[in-house]
Amino acid sequence: MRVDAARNRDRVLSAAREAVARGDTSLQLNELARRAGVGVGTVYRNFPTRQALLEALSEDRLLALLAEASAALAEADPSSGLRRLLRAVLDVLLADEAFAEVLAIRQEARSAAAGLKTRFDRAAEDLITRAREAGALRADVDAEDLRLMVCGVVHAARNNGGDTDSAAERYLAVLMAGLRPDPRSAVPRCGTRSLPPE
Amino acid sequence: MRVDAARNRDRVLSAAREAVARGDTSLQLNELARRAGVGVGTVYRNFPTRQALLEALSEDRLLALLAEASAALAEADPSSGLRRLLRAVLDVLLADEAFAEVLAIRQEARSAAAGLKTRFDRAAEDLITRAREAGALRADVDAEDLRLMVCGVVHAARNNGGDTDSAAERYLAVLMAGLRPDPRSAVPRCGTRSLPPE
Amino acid sequence: MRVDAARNRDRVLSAAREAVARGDTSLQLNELARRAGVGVGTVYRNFPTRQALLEALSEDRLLALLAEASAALAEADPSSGLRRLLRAVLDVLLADEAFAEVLAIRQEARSAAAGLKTRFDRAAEDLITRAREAGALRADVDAEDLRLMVCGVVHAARNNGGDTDSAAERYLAVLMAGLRPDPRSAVPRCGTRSLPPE
Amino acid sequence: MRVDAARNRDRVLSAAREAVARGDTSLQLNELARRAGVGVGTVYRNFPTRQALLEALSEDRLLALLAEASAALAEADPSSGLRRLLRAVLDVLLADEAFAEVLAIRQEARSAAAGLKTRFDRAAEDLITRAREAGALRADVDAEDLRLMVCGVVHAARNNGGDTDSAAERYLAVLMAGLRPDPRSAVPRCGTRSLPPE
DNA sequence: AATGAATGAGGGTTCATTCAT
DNA sequence: AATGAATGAACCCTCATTCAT
Repeated sequence: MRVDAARNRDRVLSAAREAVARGDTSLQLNELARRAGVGVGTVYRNFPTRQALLEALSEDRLLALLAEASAALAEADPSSGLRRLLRAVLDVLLADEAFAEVLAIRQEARSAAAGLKTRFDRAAEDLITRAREAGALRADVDAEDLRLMVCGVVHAARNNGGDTDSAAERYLAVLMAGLRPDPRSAVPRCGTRSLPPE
Repeated sequence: MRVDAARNRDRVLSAAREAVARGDTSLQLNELARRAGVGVGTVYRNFPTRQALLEALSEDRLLALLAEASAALAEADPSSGLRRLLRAVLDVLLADEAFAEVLAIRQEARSAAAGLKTRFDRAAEDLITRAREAGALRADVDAEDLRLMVCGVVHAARNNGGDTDSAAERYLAVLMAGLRPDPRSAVPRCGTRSLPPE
Repeated sequence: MRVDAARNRDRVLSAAREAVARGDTSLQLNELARRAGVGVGTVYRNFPTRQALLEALSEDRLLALLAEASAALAEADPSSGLRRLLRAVLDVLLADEAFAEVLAIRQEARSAAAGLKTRFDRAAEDLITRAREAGALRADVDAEDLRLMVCGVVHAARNNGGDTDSAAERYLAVLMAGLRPDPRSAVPRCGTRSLPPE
Repeated sequence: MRVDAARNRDRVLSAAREAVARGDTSLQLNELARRAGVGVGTVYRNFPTRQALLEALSEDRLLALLAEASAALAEADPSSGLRRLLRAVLDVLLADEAFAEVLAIRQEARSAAAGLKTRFDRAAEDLITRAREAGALRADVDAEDLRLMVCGVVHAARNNGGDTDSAAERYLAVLMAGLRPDPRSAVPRCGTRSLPPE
């Protein structure tokens, strides 16, 4: 019966993913149960709240982002590693509207997703430190800030009248540019960073 | 009875403002009527939909922002004018959570608020053009982009675990920095501000 | 000011007639006021209830039917006179959906329309008596019965899936045929009535 | 839980029948829920619309009428079979005011009641054909016409100031008489019933 | 008189959540 | 465990009628 239970859980998750892909972010547990061909009670047993469901949906995404963070850390250029990660976050958010709720909002519960998010922030913090030390990142932002600002970018892009993706592209470019340390306030060092590499 | 009607309308608006100030952005017309000490019908007469109410609430804000835009245009320095306007938008958004819905979301109806928003965008466009010509603004953003990005900043700041205002401060700084034309792609000119100091 | 009042009353009546002609039988006093370009209060002053309005609308119709009754009485053939009247009632009912409410429903108020309806029934009674004496009408129907049966015919015809008018035509034919005295129960007299005149 | 559900459904139906018997045809789902001692949601689950409830209420009636139609078809005399069916329809309509809405009004949905109604019409059509071939029924009416005309009879009888039942009796007699083929247009045959006795 | 804003009962419908089976 | 019927609070909205101006 353990197998059955797992299959039911998966059905619900599939139905939820499908709904999100369709752009329906409401994730009403009743409706979901119907679509999943499962009783409401089953949905509730597995995901007591909409938030719990959201977080379950997010685990894959968060794991993928963690992998991205590792890959980014493996890159030689700190700046490009950071850029890579931001873009990865953006892409996931664009692909999954519901994920923003998890990525942006303060978790209360001690949940798997909350743990993953923390791990992600830690990984990002490593990238951040490295980029900052390389003079490629302003000093006043931390991992949470970056995460939220990307969410902000997506939020803005989604409200754009035209193409969401291209708007997101531009807004991310602005964000990245804005993350460079202010050249005016910088203490000049050898190999001024705001100039392109020879 | 014009006087009475106006008083009732104002009561509803007051109740709505109070709710928004309390952080209740739901603006349920029934509840509002109760709070305003007014029949439901009265609310519906004045504001047929939540959207209409939102827009009515926004008119003051939009007028204030229009004034700010004028003042910003009067400033000698294009860059500082633009900065001033962005900060003004941010402040209004921070003070009025509901206003973000009007500022961010595409209006459909031919409403007073929609008109004001268009006028605001036009005023911002003037600032933008001027700033761009002065080499203080990247080429790939327009008034809508700016508006939305500030909304994004507020969105991000609100989700920040710490102090919303200080987060907003930092995110706005990042945005502004990001709006400068990319120094790497810039054609160097005499006295260009965006070059690092010698 | 008497003139103004009358004009207002007429405006309301016109709006009501127009609504009925459009097939909108609800006659909501609010909506009517709006269409008539008149305050709700004015409508209420003239027509305290929907019923009152209905009756006012009916007066013309009832007068026309009274005239028809006179004309029918003037016809030489009692049977054809009766037929003529039934058809006239049917035509009015088909043209004016709201009129059925007045013609079918028991009036309580001492109203002009109630009076006219009574007068109409009296006129019809004359026709009925004459037709009955001529052996052209069964004995067990009176003026109210006839009135109601024509209403029934219209009611049935309106629910017909096809063409209302042609259904009404057929149903009226059935009604008329059914009104002839039962030949089987009749006491044979010279000049059997159920045979066509030579 | 099937048992429980069925019990609740029945409670609602009972409450509805009681209301109809009381003469309250409005069948407001809220009110019904209260009377049935059941949540509103339960009513909505079982009968999403007033129409659905009406149809559910009608199924018994329609089944009974179908049985009547069979019995009528079993009668030797086509004329008396038809008479029997019309009377049965009349009796049901007199006993159940709400049923008229189902019997008279064009169904849109593919519902059980619609199906039964169609079956009833078909059964009636058999009777009609037989009666027509026996020279006992005029040619220009079909099953729908009959059904609607009986509805018309009830409609008329209900508006009668006196006793509804006796009015219905008379109106049905008129209807039945009217359904005989017109003797004047008939081709005389040996032993034709519709000729007056010598 | 006329106006039309105000009223608020009334009715409709949804959906998160519980719980009997 | 799973089911899915039941619940009913919570919203939404309309419209007949009143009444201050």
